[in-house]
Amino acid sequence: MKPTLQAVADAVGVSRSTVSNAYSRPDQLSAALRERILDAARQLGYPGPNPTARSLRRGFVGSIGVLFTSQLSYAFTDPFAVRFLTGVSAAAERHGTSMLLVPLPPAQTDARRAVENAAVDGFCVYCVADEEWALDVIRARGLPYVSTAPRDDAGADERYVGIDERAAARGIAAHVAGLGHRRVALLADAVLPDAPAGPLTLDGVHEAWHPTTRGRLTGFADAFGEVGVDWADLTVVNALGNSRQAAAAAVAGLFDGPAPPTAVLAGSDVLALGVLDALAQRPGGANPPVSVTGFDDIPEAAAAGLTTVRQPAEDKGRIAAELLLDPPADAAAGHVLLPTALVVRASTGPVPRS
Amino acid sequence: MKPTLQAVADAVGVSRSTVSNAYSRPDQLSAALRERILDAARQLGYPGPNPTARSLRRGFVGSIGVLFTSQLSYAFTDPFAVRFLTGVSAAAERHGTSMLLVPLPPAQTDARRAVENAAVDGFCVYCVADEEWALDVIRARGLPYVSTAPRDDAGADERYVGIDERAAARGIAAHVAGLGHRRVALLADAVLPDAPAGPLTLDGVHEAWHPTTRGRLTGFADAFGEVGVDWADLTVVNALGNSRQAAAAAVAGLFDGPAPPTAVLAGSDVLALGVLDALAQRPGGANPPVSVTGFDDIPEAAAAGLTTVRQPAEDKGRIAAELLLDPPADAAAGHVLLPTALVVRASTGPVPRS
DNA sequence: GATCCAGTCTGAATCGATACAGAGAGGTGC
DNA sequence: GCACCTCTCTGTATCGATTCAGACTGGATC
Repeated sequence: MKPTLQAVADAVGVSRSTVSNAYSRPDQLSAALRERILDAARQLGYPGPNPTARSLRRGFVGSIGVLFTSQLSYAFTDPFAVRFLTGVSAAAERHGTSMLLVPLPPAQTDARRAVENAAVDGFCVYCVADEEWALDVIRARGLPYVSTAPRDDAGADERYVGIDERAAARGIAAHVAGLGHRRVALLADAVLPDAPAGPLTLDGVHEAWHPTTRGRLTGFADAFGEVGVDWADLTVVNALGNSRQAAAAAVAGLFDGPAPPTAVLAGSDVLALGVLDALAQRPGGANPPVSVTGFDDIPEAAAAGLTTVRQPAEDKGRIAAELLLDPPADAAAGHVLLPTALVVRASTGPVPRS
Repeated sequence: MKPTLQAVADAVGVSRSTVSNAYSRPDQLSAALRERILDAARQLGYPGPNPTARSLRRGFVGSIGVLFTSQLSYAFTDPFAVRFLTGVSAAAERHGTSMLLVPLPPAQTDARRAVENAAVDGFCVYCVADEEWALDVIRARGLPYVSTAPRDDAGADERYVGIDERAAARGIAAHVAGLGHRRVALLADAVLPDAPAGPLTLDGVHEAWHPTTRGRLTGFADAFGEVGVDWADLTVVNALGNSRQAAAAAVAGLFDGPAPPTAVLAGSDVLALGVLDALAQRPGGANPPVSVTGFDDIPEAAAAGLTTVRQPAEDKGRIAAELLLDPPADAAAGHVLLPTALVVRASTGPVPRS
């Protein structure tokens, strides 16, 4: 049996409260006695108050949860997610708070259980697709949270940090449209819950599953609408996962028809890189050239010369955690929109004349 | 006040135990009653058993701690650490266990406190320099742990996963020696606790601070010893941190002397990339060419054409977590050495004849 | 009809601490 | 000399669950 606080109290001949105070409120006892107590504890091999018992009594834990709705192990392979985590950890560090990364089992019942069982004081929810259930559980637990995905029905008092997805998407699409592109494909991950990889028919943007995807597709459509390209003229392509492989698989065959797209606007850099991979693999290479854009501006984007939208990934994480750890008094300040920037590189160019 | 288990019991008119069983041991009550209880819970907005209270009573938490002795937010910027985490998370996922990332405050007293207060069932200790104190705390708490840094005084029953640092280092150094290099610099991070950046005088390898550094330097020295280059003839260079910038700063001026090194063996890829940065910055570029080697084989190494030692980063994390989560019955199986491979790329070449 | 058993449910003890009101000792001010 | 404080320390209630031995019920067994 490990020694408990009581054991130390007995050894020194004081009350439990006093030993507790020796650890948690040094000003409540004389320095001499405190020393005696800590010495005795050392002797007995008492490792300090049991964190769980302490949390129970105190009513808080000292750690925040980070929720990824995709697989946790996948998150670490996504450069954007890693930069987000970097930001969260910087804020956590400053506050002396730990981060609990909670893997969500595939079955929803189990996933709910996982969120219910997480010993944390609040959550940073990285990405909520239709995973409204997670927020429900968090709210039921009465825990604060900060979300990073736009939600249509977000309450005014709900803390959020993100970007203006639609405006940013519109900006990069306008760049592409300005280069003369009119036959365009829009590539996104998990556009519809169970759709196969490849071109897809969407009656409208509203059908898209993820709010983020919805925002970006809407922005793309805005820009092309302005130059006379209707929604129906745009090709929406679905990828099964946010990875280079998934993107490459999704656009396989896309350029083989009689009037292939001259540009592909991807919903993330990772997807865009996958498109570049696919183009490079084609017999004859990417000829005629296809313009490709990404989203996020991950480190690899620069090396690949990818035109993209830059968003401050680390800031997003840092601010999310800060919003959680010391909430602004003013509710309006809990809703943060970060700036974005269009980064033009070599992956976009004028429409080749054929 | 949030409803408690008791409140649900009262609402349904059953005992607390029964409600508890409804959640944790469904086989202990009739399905009908269980439904009634869960319904009532839903009505009352009871979010399920309080995780902290449950942990206290049950005696375990359901999460493992991951300890980085450097800054947590730094860990996310280190590709090797990220891959390690990927592996840990894959194992955690499979076990339905959460990961607690504990930032360690700079002051040692505070850092001890942080380890004492972490609510976890065990620790993966990523990197232990002289931070023996962390292991002391963990042992005092009676928690299991797996370490990934070689320790001179490791007990036989101590779980460990790593590589044969010395042999791997010797291998890559032999490659460099085989190319004819005799004037060689060895670059490592934090060779001595408070040493400045730049060349350093070490009486022997044993003085090096980190066990990992010690292992690698020893291997380097082994290989050069075999071709007649003594320890005293090797230049040890200290970097203030494991980053490209720190490496570049450390080797500034190294190539300005009359007999500059023709090769630099770095203790990590990140450092090696920094050396390449520094060489590229020199007026006239890297001329005559300097051979540079790294260690780890992070993704960026391939792009940079860096000769390095590949070690299975994700496996390291995965196995560490598995060793922790289901310990092998056989104590010897708790000590895992992973394979390494020499990866020769363009960054090493024969000594230029001047 | 007594015995035994499986299936349900209950009650008390327990996990390991913290909070808070208050007791007692010793010192100050007037 | 008395009221009043401050400084230390104690005792009890409490945080919110789980555990385990046992009570009760209704049916099957012999």
